[in-house]
Amino acid sequence: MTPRSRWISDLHWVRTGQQSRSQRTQASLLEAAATLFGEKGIEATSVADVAAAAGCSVGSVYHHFRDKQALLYAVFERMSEEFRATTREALEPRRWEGASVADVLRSFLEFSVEVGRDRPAFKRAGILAAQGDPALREHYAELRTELYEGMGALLLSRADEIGHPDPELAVAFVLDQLGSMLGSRLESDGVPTPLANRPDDAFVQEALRSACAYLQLAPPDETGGENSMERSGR
Amino acid sequence: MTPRSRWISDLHWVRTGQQSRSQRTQASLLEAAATLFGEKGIEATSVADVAAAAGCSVGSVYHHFRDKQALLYAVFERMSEEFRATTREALEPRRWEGASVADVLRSFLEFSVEVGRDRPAFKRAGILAAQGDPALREHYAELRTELYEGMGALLLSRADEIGHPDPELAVAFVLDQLGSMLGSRLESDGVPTPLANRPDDAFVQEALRSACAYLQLAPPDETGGENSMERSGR
DNA sequence: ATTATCTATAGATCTATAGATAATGC
DNA sequence: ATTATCTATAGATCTATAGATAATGC
Repeated sequence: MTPRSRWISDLHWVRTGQQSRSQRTQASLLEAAATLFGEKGIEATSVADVAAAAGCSVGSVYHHFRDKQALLYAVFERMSEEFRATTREALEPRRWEGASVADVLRSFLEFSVEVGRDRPAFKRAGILAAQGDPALREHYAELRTELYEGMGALLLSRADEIGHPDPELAVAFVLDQLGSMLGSRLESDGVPTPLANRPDDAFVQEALRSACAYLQLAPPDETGGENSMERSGR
Repeated sequence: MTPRSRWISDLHWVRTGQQSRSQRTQASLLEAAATLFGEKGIEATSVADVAAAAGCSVGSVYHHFRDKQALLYAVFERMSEEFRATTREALEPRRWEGASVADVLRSFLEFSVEVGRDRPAFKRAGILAAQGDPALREHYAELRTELYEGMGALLLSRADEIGHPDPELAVAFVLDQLGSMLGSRLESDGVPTPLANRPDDAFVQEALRSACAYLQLAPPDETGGENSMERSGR
Protein backbone atom coordinates (compact mmCIF):
# COMPACT_ATOMS: atom_id res chain seq x y z
CA MET A 1 0.00 0.00 0.00
CA THR A 2 1.22 3.46 -0.78
CA PRO A 3 1.26 5.97 2.08
CA ARG A 4 -0.93 8.26 0.03
CA SER A 5 -3.73 8.39 2.56
CA ARG A 6 -1.68 8.78 5.71
CA TRP A 7 -2.83 12.37 6.12
CA ILE A 8 -6.37 11.22 6.29
CA SER A 9 -6.38 7.55 7.17
CA ASP A 10 -7.21 8.16 10.82
CA LEU A 11 -10.18 10.38 10.12
CA HIS A 12 -12.76 7.69 9.46
CA TRP A 13 -15.34 9.87 7.82
CA VAL A 14 -16.78 7.15 5.74
CA ARG A 15 -18.69 4.32 7.28
CA THR A 16 -17.86 1.55 4.85
CA GLY A 17 -20.94 -0.54 4.40
CA GLN A 18 -21.07 -4.29 4.79
CA GLN A 19 -23.98 -4.90 2.51
CA SER A 20 -23.74 -4.59 -1.25
CA ARG A 21 -26.81 -2.38 -1.18
CA SER A 22 -24.96 -0.05 1.14
CA GLN A 23 -21.98 0.23 -1.16
CA ARG A 24 -24.20 1.07 -4.10
CA THR A 25 -25.88 3.84 -2.13
CA GLN A 26 -22.54 5.19 -1.00
CA ALA A 27 -21.20 5.24 -4.53
CA SER A 28 -24.23 7.08 -5.87
CA LEU A 29 -24.03 9.56 -3.00
CA LEU A 30 -20.40 10.31 -3.83
CA GLU A 31 -21.21 10.70 -7.50
CA ALA A 32 -24.19 12.97 -6.81
CA ALA A 33 -22.25 15.07 -4.32
CA ALA A 34 -19.29 15.51 -6.66
CA THR A 35 -21.55 16.60 -9.50
CA LEU A 36 -23.65 19.01 -7.47
CA PHE A 37 -20.74 20.50 -5.53
CA GLY A 38 -18.91 21.07 -8.79
CA GLU A 39 -21.86 22.54 -10.64
CA LYS A 40 -23.60 24.67 -8.02
CA GLY A 41 -20.90 25.14 -5.43
CA ILE A 42 -20.62 23.52 -2.06
CA GLU A 43 -22.65 25.88 0.08
CA ALA A 44 -25.36 26.19 -2.53
CA THR A 45 -25.82 22.41 -2.45
CA SER A 46 -27.88 21.14 0.47
CA VAL A 47 -27.67 17.66 1.87
CA ALA A 48 -31.25 17.21 0.72
CA ASP A 49 -30.15 18.04 -2.83
CA VAL A 50 -27.48 15.37 -2.69
CA ALA A 51 -29.89 12.81 -1.29
CA ALA A 52 -32.45 13.56 -3.99
CA ALA A 53 -29.88 13.32 -6.78
CA ALA A 54 -28.64 10.02 -5.36
CA GLY A 55 -32.16 8.72 -5.00
CA CYS A 56 -32.15 8.19 -1.26
CA SER A 57 -33.20 10.01 1.89
CA VAL A 58 -31.41 12.57 3.99
CA GLY A 59 -31.15 10.06 6.80
CA SER A 60 -29.22 7.73 4.53
CA VAL A 61 -26.66 10.41 3.81
CA TYR A 62 -25.95 10.72 7.50
CA HIS A 63 -25.81 6.99 7.90
CA HIS A 64 -22.88 6.90 5.46
CA PHE A 65 -21.19 10.18 6.24
CA ARG A 66 -20.74 11.85 9.59
CA ASP A 67 -21.70 15.25 8.24
CA LYS A 68 -21.67 17.37 5.11
CA GLN A 69 -17.97 18.05 5.47
CA ALA A 70 -17.23 14.33 5.54
CA LEU A 71 -19.05 13.99 2.25
CA LEU A 72 -16.96 16.80 0.83
CA TYR A 73 -13.76 15.23 2.12
CA ALA A 74 -14.66 11.94 0.52
CA VAL A 75 -15.23 13.64 -2.82
CA PHE A 76 -11.91 15.41 -2.46
CA GLU A 77 -10.08 12.27 -1.51
CA ARG A 78 -11.31 10.46 -4.57
CA MET A 79 -10.17 13.28 -6.82
CA SER A 80 -6.91 13.38 -4.96
CA GLU A 81 -6.26 9.69 -5.45
CA GLU A 82 -7.02 9.85 -9.16
CA PHE A 83 -4.85 12.92 -9.55
CA ARG A 84 -1.92 11.33 -7.79
CA ALA A 85 -2.22 8.01 -9.62
CA THR A 86 -2.32 9.85 -12.94
CA THR A 87 0.70 11.94 -12.00
CA ARG A 88 2.73 8.89 -11.02
CA GLU A 89 1.81 7.01 -14.11
CA ALA A 90 2.67 10.02 -16.25
CA LEU A 91 6.04 10.51 -14.57
CA GLU A 92 7.10 6.87 -14.86
CA PRO A 93 10.71 7.26 -16.09
CA ARG A 94 10.60 4.39 -18.56
CA ARG A 95 7.76 6.09 -20.40
CA TRP A 96 10.06 8.92 -21.43
CA GLU A 97 13.14 7.06 -22.55
CA GLY A 98 14.40 8.60 -25.77
CA ALA A 99 11.93 11.52 -25.65
CA SER A 100 13.15 15.04 -26.34
CA VAL A 101 12.03 18.11 -24.40
CA ALA A 102 9.65 18.91 -27.23
CA ASP A 103 8.26 15.37 -27.12
CA VAL A 104 7.62 15.64 -23.41
CA LEU A 105 5.93 19.03 -23.73
CA ARG A 106 3.76 17.95 -26.64
CA SER A 107 2.62 14.84 -24.81
CA PHE A 108 1.93 16.80 -21.67
CA LEU A 109 -0.16 19.33 -23.59
CA GLU A 110 -2.14 16.79 -25.57
CA PHE A 111 -2.80 14.64 -22.55
CA SER A 112 -3.82 17.59 -20.39
CA VAL A 113 -6.24 18.95 -22.95
CA GLU A 114 -7.84 15.55 -23.38
CA VAL A 115 -8.02 14.55 -19.74
CA GLY A 116 -9.06 18.02 -18.65
CA ARG A 117 -12.39 17.64 -20.41
CA ASP A 118 -13.27 14.52 -18.49
CA ARG A 119 -15.70 14.94 -15.61
CA PRO A 120 -15.14 18.68 -15.17
CA ALA A 121 -17.69 19.01 -12.36
CA PHE A 122 -15.91 16.34 -10.35
CA LYS A 123 -12.58 18.13 -10.65
CA ARG A 124 -14.10 21.48 -9.93
CA ALA A 125 -15.63 20.05 -6.77
CA GLY A 126 -12.17 19.03 -5.61
CA ILE A 127 -10.75 22.46 -6.34
CA LEU A 128 -13.63 24.19 -4.57
CA ALA A 129 -13.12 21.92 -1.58
CA ALA A 130 -9.43 22.82 -1.48
CA GLN A 131 -10.22 26.51 -1.67
CA GLY A 132 -12.49 26.39 1.34
CA ASP A 133 -10.63 24.09 3.72
CA PRO A 134 -7.03 24.65 4.89
CA ALA A 135 -6.27 20.95 5.35
CA LEU A 136 -7.51 20.12 1.88
CA ARG A 137 -5.73 23.11 0.41
CA GLU A 138 -2.45 21.87 1.78
CA HIS A 139 -3.00 18.42 0.38
CA TYR A 140 -3.94 19.86 -2.98
CA ALA A 141 -0.74 21.89 -2.89
CA GLU A 142 1.22 18.68 -2.36
CA LEU A 143 -0.43 17.07 -5.35
CA ARG A 144 0.44 19.99 -7.59
CA THR A 145 3.96 20.17 -6.25
CA GLU A 146 4.52 16.50 -7.01
CA LEU A 147 3.37 16.99 -10.57
CA TYR A 148 5.36 20.14 -11.19
CA GLU A 149 8.53 18.94 -9.54
CA GLY A 150 8.37 15.66 -11.41
CA MET A 151 7.82 17.40 -14.72
CA GLY A 152 10.59 19.85 -13.87
CA ALA A 153 13.05 17.05 -13.16
CA LEU A 154 12.05 15.27 -16.34
CA LEU A 155 12.76 18.37 -18.40
CA LEU A 156 15.91 19.38 -16.54
CA SER A 157 17.43 15.97 -17.15
CA ARG A 158 17.38 17.10 -20.80
CA ALA A 159 18.95 20.48 -20.07
CA ASP A 160 21.54 19.99 -22.80
CA GLU A 161 18.77 20.57 -25.33
CA ILE A 162 17.90 23.90 -23.74
CA GLY A 163 19.56 27.03 -25.07
CA HIS A 164 18.05 29.39 -22.49
CA PRO A 165 20.86 30.69 -20.24
CA ASP A 166 19.09 29.62 -17.01
CA PRO A 167 17.51 26.21 -17.68
CA GLU A 168 16.09 25.83 -14.19
CA LEU A 169 14.26 29.14 -14.37
CA ALA A 170 13.24 28.44 -17.94
CA VAL A 171 11.73 25.06 -17.07
CA ALA A 172 9.80 26.52 -14.15
CA PHE A 173 8.55 29.27 -16.39
CA VAL A 174 7.40 26.93 -19.13
CA LEU A 175 5.55 24.71 -16.67
CA ASP A 176 3.87 27.71 -15.10
CA GLN A 177 2.97 28.99 -18.54
CA LEU A 178 1.48 25.78 -19.85
CA GLY A 179 -0.26 25.04 -16.55
CA SER A 180 -1.81 28.50 -16.42
CA MET A 181 -3.01 28.37 -19.99
CA LEU A 182 -4.46 24.89 -19.60
CA GLY A 183 -6.16 25.92 -16.39
CA SER A 184 -7.77 29.02 -17.80
CA ARG A 185 -8.71 27.20 -21.00
CA LEU A 186 -10.46 24.41 -19.12
CA GLU A 187 -12.10 26.50 -16.43
CA SER A 188 -13.35 29.25 -18.69
CA ASP A 189 -17.10 28.69 -18.69
CA GLY A 190 -18.49 31.61 -20.59
CA VAL A 191 -15.61 33.87 -19.66
CA PRO A 192 -14.00 34.70 -22.99
CA THR A 193 -10.29 34.31 -23.49
CA PRO A 194 -8.56 35.34 -26.69
CA LEU A 195 -7.98 31.71 -27.64
CA ALA A 196 -11.29 30.27 -26.47
CA ASN A 197 -12.73 29.85 -29.96
CA ARG A 198 -9.64 28.22 -31.45
CA PRO A 199 -9.59 24.44 -31.66
CA ASP A 200 -7.54 22.35 -29.30
CA ASP A 201 -4.94 21.31 -31.84
CA ALA A 202 -4.20 24.90 -32.78
CA PHE A 203 -3.79 25.68 -29.10
CA VAL A 204 -1.43 22.74 -28.59
CA GLN A 205 0.60 23.67 -31.63
CA GLU A 206 1.05 27.29 -30.67
CA ALA A 207 1.78 26.49 -27.04
CA LEU A 208 4.46 24.09 -28.16
CA ARG A 209 5.87 26.57 -30.63
CA SER A 210 6.01 29.17 -27.88
CA ALA A 211 7.73 26.87 -25.40
CA CYS A 212 10.31 25.73 -27.95
CA ALA A 213 11.11 29.28 -29.02
CA TYR A 214 11.47 30.42 -25.43
CA LEU A 215 13.62 27.48 -24.33
CA GLN A 216 15.74 27.84 -27.47
CA LEU A 217 15.65 24.12 -28.08
CA ALA A 218 18.42 22.60 -30.12
CA PRO A 219 17.15 20.92 -33.31
CA PRO A 220 16.27 17.28 -32.61
CA ASP A 221 18.82 16.01 -35.15
CA GLU A 222 22.14 17.46 -34.04
CA THR A 223 22.22 16.18 -30.45
CA GLY A 224 25.68 17.29 -29.54
CA GLY A 225 28.23 19.61 -28.07
CA GLU A 226 27.88 23.33 -28.51
CA ASN A 227 24.80 25.05 -27.17
CA SER A 228 24.92 28.06 -29.43
CA MET A 229 22.79 31.05 -28.52
CA GLU A 230 20.95 30.71 -31.79
CA ARG A 231 17.80 28.66 -31.55
CA SER A 232 15.93 26.78 -34.17
CA GLY A 233 12.33 26.81 -33.01
CA ARG A 234 9.84 25.20 -35.36
CA MET B 1 -22.03 60.50 -19.49
CA THR B 2 -20.71 57.28 -20.91
CA PRO B 3 -23.28 54.57 -21.67
CA ARG B 4 -21.39 52.21 -19.38
CA SER B 5 -24.30 51.58 -17.07
CA ARG B 6 -27.04 51.13 -19.60
CA TRP B 7 -27.25 47.42 -18.86
CA ILE B 8 -28.06 48.18 -15.31
CA SER B 9 -29.27 51.77 -15.12
CA ASP B 10 -32.92 50.79 -14.90
CA LEU B 11 -32.46 48.34 -12.07
CA HIS B 12 -32.45 50.86 -9.21
CA TRP B 13 -31.01 48.56 -6.59
CA VAL B 14 -29.41 51.29 -4.66
CA ARG B 15 -31.45 53.80 -2.78
CA THR B 16 -29.17 56.79 -3.03
CA GLY B 17 -29.34 58.61 0.23
CA GLN B 18 -30.09 62.28 0.58
CA GLN B 19 -28.30 62.83 3.83
CA SER B 20 -24.53 62.85 4.12
CA ARG B 21 -24.82 60.38 6.97
CA SER B 22 -26.62 58.04 4.64
CA GLN B 23 -23.91 58.22 2.01
CA ARG B 24 -21.23 57.43 4.57
CA THR B 25 -23.15 54.36 5.72
CA GLN B 26 -23.70 53.24 2.16
CA ALA B 27 -20.02 53.59 1.35
CA SER B 28 -18.95 51.60 4.39
CA LEU B 29 -21.53 48.92 3.58
CA LEU B 30 -20.15 48.58 0.06
CA GLU B 31 -16.61 48.42 1.35
CA ALA B 32 -17.47 45.83 4.00
CA ALA B 33 -19.48 43.72 1.56
CA ALA B 34 -16.72 43.75 -1.06
CA THR B 35 -14.13 42.69 1.50
CA LEU B 36 -16.20 39.94 3.08
CA PHE B 37 -17.58 38.57 -0.20
CA GLY B 38 -14.07 38.42 -1.58
CA GLU B 39 -12.52 36.84 1.50
CA LYS B 40 -15.14 34.37 2.65
CA GLY B 41 -17.26 33.95 -0.43
CA ILE B 42 -20.71 35.33 -1.05
CA GLU B 43 -22.87 32.60 0.46
CA ALA B 44 -20.65 32.26 3.49
CA THR B 45 -21.13 35.96 4.22
CA SER B 46 -24.40 36.81 5.94
CA VAL B 47 -26.09 40.17 5.81
CA ALA B 48 -25.48 40.38 9.54
CA ASP B 49 -21.74 39.94 8.90
CA VAL B 50 -21.75 42.83 6.47
CA ALA B 51 -23.72 45.02 8.85
CA ALA B 52 -21.34 44.27 11.71
CA ALA B 53 -18.25 44.95 9.57
CA ALA B 54 -19.75 48.22 8.41
CA GLY B 55 -20.74 49.17 11.97
CA CYS B 56 -24.44 49.38 11.46
CA SER B 57 -27.53 47.23 11.87
CA VAL B 58 -29.15 44.70 9.60
CA GLY B 59 -32.13 47.00 9.17
CA SER B 60 -29.84 49.66 7.77
CA VAL B 61 -28.53 47.31 5.13
CA TYR B 62 -32.05 46.75 3.88
CA HIS B 63 -32.76 50.45 3.97
CA HIS B 64 -29.97 51.00 1.44
CA PHE B 65 -30.20 47.82 -0.62
CA ARG B 66 -33.30 45.97 -1.67
CA ASP B 67 -31.79 42.60 -0.80
CA LYS B 68 -28.51 40.75 -0.55
CA GLN B 69 -28.28 40.38 -4.29
CA ALA B 70 -28.60 44.13 -4.74
CA LEU B 71 -25.63 44.57 -2.44
CA LEU B 72 -23.68 42.10 -4.53
CA TYR B 73 -24.67 43.84 -7.75
CA ALA B 74 -23.51 47.17 -6.35
CA VAL B 75 -20.14 45.68 -5.45
CA PHE B 76 -19.87 44.21 -8.92
CA GLU B 77 -20.86 47.43 -10.61
CA ARG B 78 -18.18 49.35 -8.80
CA MET B 79 -15.53 46.82 -9.84
CA SER B 80 -16.93 46.88 -13.33
CA GLU B 81 -16.69 50.66 -13.59
CA GLU B 82 -13.13 50.72 -12.35
CA PHE B 83 -12.17 47.91 -14.69
CA ARG B 84 -13.65 49.62 -17.69
CA ALA B 85 -12.20 53.03 -16.84
CA THR B 86 -8.76 51.47 -16.44
CA THR B 87 -9.09 49.60 -19.71
CA ARG B 88 -10.08 52.72 -21.62
CA GLU B 89 -7.32 54.77 -20.10
CA ALA B 90 -4.82 52.03 -20.90
CA LEU B 91 -5.98 51.73 -24.51
CA GLU B 92 -5.88 55.47 -25.19
CA PRO B 93 -4.15 55.51 -28.62
CA ARG B 94 -1.99 58.56 -27.95
CA ARG B 95 -0.40 56.74 -25.02
CA TRP B 96 1.20 54.23 -27.36
CA GLU B 97 2.54 56.46 -30.10
CA GLY B 98 6.03 55.28 -31.00
CA ALA B 99 5.86 52.16 -28.82
CA SER B 100 7.02 48.83 -30.21
CA VAL B 101 5.24 45.53 -29.62
CA ALA B 102 7.78 44.73 -26.93
CA ASP B 103 7.17 48.12 -25.30
CA VAL B 104 3.43 47.48 -25.22
CA LEU B 105 3.85 44.00 -23.78
CA ARG B 106 6.32 45.10 -21.14
CA SER B 107 4.07 47.94 -20.01
CA PHE B 108 1.07 45.65 -19.94
CA LEU B 109 2.91 43.12 -17.80
CA GLU B 110 4.36 45.62 -15.37
CA PHE B 111 1.10 47.45 -14.97
CA SER B 112 -0.91 44.25 -14.50
CA VAL B 113 1.43 42.88 -11.86
CA GLU B 114 1.33 46.13 -9.95
CA VAL B 115 -2.37 46.82 -10.20
CA GLY B 116 -3.28 43.18 -9.63
CA ARG B 117 -2.03 43.37 -6.07
CA ASP B 118 -4.32 46.25 -5.22
CA ARG B 119 -7.46 45.36 -3.25
CA PRO B 120 -7.48 41.68 -4.19
CA ALA B 121 -10.58 40.88 -2.10
CA PHE B 122 -12.55 43.55 -3.93
CA LYS B 123 -11.65 42.10 -7.31
CA ARG B 124 -12.25 38.57 -6.18
CA ALA B 125 -15.71 39.60 -5.02
CA GLY B 126 -16.46 40.84 -8.51
CA ILE B 127 -15.23 37.62 -10.07
CA LEU B 128 -17.22 35.48 -7.64
CA ALA B 129 -20.31 37.56 -8.38
CA ALA B 130 -19.81 36.99 -12.11
CA GLN B 131 -19.41 33.26 -11.59
CA GLY B 132 -22.70 32.93 -9.77
CA ASP B 133 -25.00 35.20 -11.77
CA PRO B 134 -25.61 34.89 -15.52
CA ALA B 135 -26.32 38.60 -16.03
CA LEU B 136 -23.13 39.59 -14.26
CA ARG B 137 -21.14 36.92 -16.04
CA GLU B 138 -22.18 38.34 -19.37
CA HIS B 139 -21.20 41.81 -18.35
CA TYR B 140 -17.87 40.57 -17.06
CA ALA B 141 -17.33 38.84 -20.40
CA GLU B 142 -17.90 42.17 -22.15
CA LEU B 143 -15.32 43.85 -19.96
CA ARG B 144 -12.72 41.23 -20.74
CA THR B 145 -13.54 41.27 -24.42
CA GLU B 146 -13.10 45.02 -24.57
CA LEU B 147 -9.67 44.70 -22.96
CA TYR B 148 -8.50 41.82 -25.10
CA GLU B 149 -9.83 43.18 -28.37
CA GLY B 150 -8.30 46.56 -27.65
CA MET B 151 -4.94 45.05 -26.79
CA GLY B 152 -5.16 42.83 -29.84
CA ALA B 153 -5.82 45.78 -32.15
CA LEU B 154 -2.97 47.70 -30.56
CA LEU B 155 -0.56 44.86 -31.22
CA LEU B 156 -1.89 44.00 -34.67
CA SER B 157 -1.39 47.58 -35.80
CA ARG B 158 2.30 46.76 -35.34
CA ALA B 159 2.09 43.48 -37.25
CA ASP B 160 5.09 44.44 -39.38
CA GLU B 161 7.28 43.78 -36.34
CA ILE B 162 5.90 40.27 -35.96
CA GLY B 163 7.74 37.43 -37.69
CA HIS B 164 5.20 34.76 -36.73
CA PRO B 165 3.50 33.54 -39.93
CA ASP B 166 -0.02 34.17 -38.55
CA PRO B 167 0.10 37.47 -36.65
CA GLU B 168 -3.57 37.41 -35.71
CA LEU B 169 -3.34 33.98 -34.14
CA ALA B 170 -0.02 34.87 -32.56
CA VAL B 171 -1.39 38.02 -30.93
CA ALA B 172 -4.39 36.15 -29.56
CA PHE B 173 -2.09 33.48 -28.22
CA VAL B 174 0.25 35.92 -26.50
CA LEU B 175 -2.64 37.77 -24.86
CA ASP B 176 -4.12 34.49 -23.67
CA GLN B 177 -0.73 33.41 -22.39
CA LEU B 178 0.05 36.58 -20.48
CA GLY B 179 -3.50 36.87 -19.17
CA SER B 180 -3.52 33.29 -17.94
CA MET B 181 -0.16 33.59 -16.23
CA LEU B 182 -1.08 36.87 -14.58
CA GLY B 183 -4.37 35.43 -13.44
CA SER B 184 -2.90 32.31 -11.90
CA ARG B 185 -0.06 34.29 -10.37
CA LEU B 186 -2.40 36.75 -8.69
CA GLU B 187 -5.09 34.31 -7.64
CA SER B 188 -2.76 31.64 -6.31
CA ASP B 189 -3.36 31.79 -2.57
CA GLY B 190 -1.37 28.96 -1.14
CA VAL B 191 -1.69 26.89 -4.30
CA PRO B 192 1.88 26.52 -5.48
CA THR B 193 2.84 27.30 -9.05
CA PRO B 194 6.33 26.71 -10.36
CA LEU B 195 7.02 30.44 -10.50
CA ALA B 196 5.28 31.45 -7.29
CA ASN B 197 8.51 32.02 -5.36
CA ARG B 198 10.22 34.03 -8.08
CA PRO B 199 10.10 37.82 -7.78
CA ASP B 200 7.83 39.89 -9.98
CA ASP B 201 10.60 41.38 -12.08
CA ALA B 202 11.96 37.95 -12.97
CA PHE B 203 8.46 36.92 -13.96
CA VAL B 204 7.99 40.00 -16.12
CA GLN B 205 11.38 39.54 -17.77
CA GLU B 206 10.80 35.89 -18.64
CA ALA B 207 7.24 36.47 -19.81
CA LEU B 208 8.49 39.20 -22.10
CA ARG B 209 11.35 37.06 -23.35
CA SER B 210 8.91 34.27 -24.08
CA ALA B 211 6.46 36.50 -25.93
CA CYS B 212 9.23 38.09 -28.01
CA ALA B 213 10.73 34.74 -28.96
CA TYR B 214 7.33 33.35 -29.92
CA LEU B 215 6.26 36.37 -31.94
CA GLN B 216 9.68 36.47 -33.64
CA LEU B 217 9.91 40.21 -33.17
CA ALA B 218 12.13 42.15 -35.47
CA PRO B 219 14.96 43.95 -33.69
CA PRO B 220 13.81 47.40 -32.54
CA ASP B 221 16.53 49.12 -34.57
CA GLU B 222 16.03 47.96 -38.12
CA THR B 223 12.38 48.97 -38.57
CA GLY B 224 11.98 48.17 -42.19
CA GLY B 225 11.15 46.01 -45.12
CA GLU B 226 11.91 42.35 -45.06
CA ASN B 227 10.32 40.18 -42.39
CA SER B 228 12.85 37.41 -42.40
CA MET B 229 12.00 34.14 -40.71
CA GLU B 230 14.96 34.55 -38.40
CA ARG B 231 14.09 36.21 -35.12
CA SER B 232 16.23 38.16 -32.74
CA GLY B 233 14.54 37.78 -29.36
CA ARG B 234 16.51 39.24 -26.46
C1' DA C 1 -29.78 -10.11 14.81
C1' DT C 2 -27.74 -6.75 12.21
C1' DT C 3 -27.54 -3.29 8.96
C1' DA C 4 -29.67 0.08 5.97
C1' DT C 5 -33.26 3.02 5.00
C1' DC C 6 -37.04 6.23 5.74
C1' DT C 7 -40.07 9.83 8.04
C1' DA C 8 -40.54 13.47 11.02
C1' DT C 9 -38.67 17.03 13.53
C1' DA C 10 -35.65 19.79 16.76
C1' DG C 11 -32.45 23.47 16.69
C1' DA C 12 -29.61 26.66 14.34
C1' DT C 13 -29.01 30.08 10.79
C1' DC C 14 -30.15 33.45 7.73
C1' DT C 15 -33.09 36.70 4.94
C1' DA C 16 -36.18 40.18 5.07
C1' DT C 17 -39.78 43.02 7.32
C1' DA C 18 -42.53 45.70 10.76
C1' DG C 19 -42.61 49.07 13.90
C1' DA C 20 -40.35 52.06 17.17
C1' DT C 21 -36.71 55.56 17.94
C1' DA C 22 -33.31 58.92 16.65
C1' DA C 23 -31.13 62.25 13.64
C1' DT C 24 -31.31 65.55 9.80
C1' DG C 25 -32.36 69.70 7.37
C1' DC C 26 -35.97 72.83 5.77
C1' DA D 1 -41.71 66.49 8.25
C1' DT D 2 -38.58 63.56 6.35
C1' DT D 3 -34.99 60.39 6.35
C1' DA D 4 -32.02 57.08 8.60
C1' DT D 5 -31.27 53.88 12.06
C1' DC D 6 -32.20 50.32 15.45
C1' DT D 7 -34.56 46.28 17.81
C1' DA D 8 -37.22 42.37 17.55
C1' DT D 9 -39.12 38.81 15.06
C1' DA D 10 -41.67 36.08 11.41
C1' DG D 11 -40.81 32.74 7.97
C1' DA D 12 -37.81 30.04 5.23
C1' DT D 13 -33.89 27.00 4.87
C1' DC D 14 -30.70 23.78 6.15
C1' DT D 15 -28.07 20.53 9.18
C1' DA D 16 -28.28 16.78 11.94
C1' DT D 17 -30.71 13.43 14.95
C1' DA D 18 -34.23 10.23 16.94
C1' DG D 19 -37.04 6.62 16.32
C1' DA D 20 -39.68 3.63 13.36
C1' DT D 21 -39.64 0.46 9.35
C1' DA D 22 -37.62 -2.48 5.91
C1' DA D 23 -34.02 -5.34 3.92
C1' DT D 24 -30.00 -8.35 4.38
C1' DG D 25 -27.39 -12.36 5.40
C1' DC D 26 -26.02 -15.69 8.93
